Amino acid sequence: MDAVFKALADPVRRALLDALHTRGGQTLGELCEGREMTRQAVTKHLAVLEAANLVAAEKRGREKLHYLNPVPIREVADRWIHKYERGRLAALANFKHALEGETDG
Amino acid sequence: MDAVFKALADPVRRALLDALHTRGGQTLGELCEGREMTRQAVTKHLAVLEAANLVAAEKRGREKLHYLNPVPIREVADRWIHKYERGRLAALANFKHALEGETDG
DNA sequence: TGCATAGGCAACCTAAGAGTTGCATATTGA
DNA sequence: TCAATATGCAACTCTTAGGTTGCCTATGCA
Repeated sequence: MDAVFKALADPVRRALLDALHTRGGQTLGELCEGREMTRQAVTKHLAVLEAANLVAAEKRGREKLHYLNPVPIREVADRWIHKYERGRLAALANFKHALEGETDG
Repeated sequence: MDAVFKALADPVRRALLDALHTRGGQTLGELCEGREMTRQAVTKHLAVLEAANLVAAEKRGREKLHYLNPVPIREVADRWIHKYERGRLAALANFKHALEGETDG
């Protein structure tokens, strides 16, 4: 779970996930297009995404095809974010109360 | 949005959010209890959370009370995660296909 | 007033992250 | 076989993030 949060922390990596969400099976070269960094930098970002199991790659000949794995994002939503949805309104009321300078133990 | 992802990337900060989700209005001292780091380290983490607007603080006397703001987490879910929910099954099929060694441009 | 408590600020250290350069490997195709 | 293409690996730089120590400020209270 920590690896997923860490992987999502970088905007370049989120953009890579976007690209693979738009079209799966892209090669490293394709994923490098339009990014102002070297191929090696992109390779490292993809390695982080693979380590977090957000992306899987498959070699075909001399190319490497990349695919998005939507499962870990789902799990983050289910196991973490939804916890904050429960009791969200109470927290929000609490929060607003505080902003108004009230003290409400 | 980037600030929120960055803030969520650290397990200590997620634990702080958990603590404030369990009970709002905790002081800095309370939030330090049980964590194996100095008060100043916790202060820095809370500053990151405040910068991301995930936490708001209010001074009462010599104490500082902290409150969780559930809104940014909601926004991440709505604007980002849900995008991956749409077309999730298609992506998953694509992904599994790749894992099985199929090539499917 | 005097002291304990709660927290703030700034300098510093260290390690990890993001990116680069340079070179090596492995396909593809003529 | 030879050159071009696609990617991999390793060492290096630079910045930032996480944490510490030391000291200062402000409030509470006897």
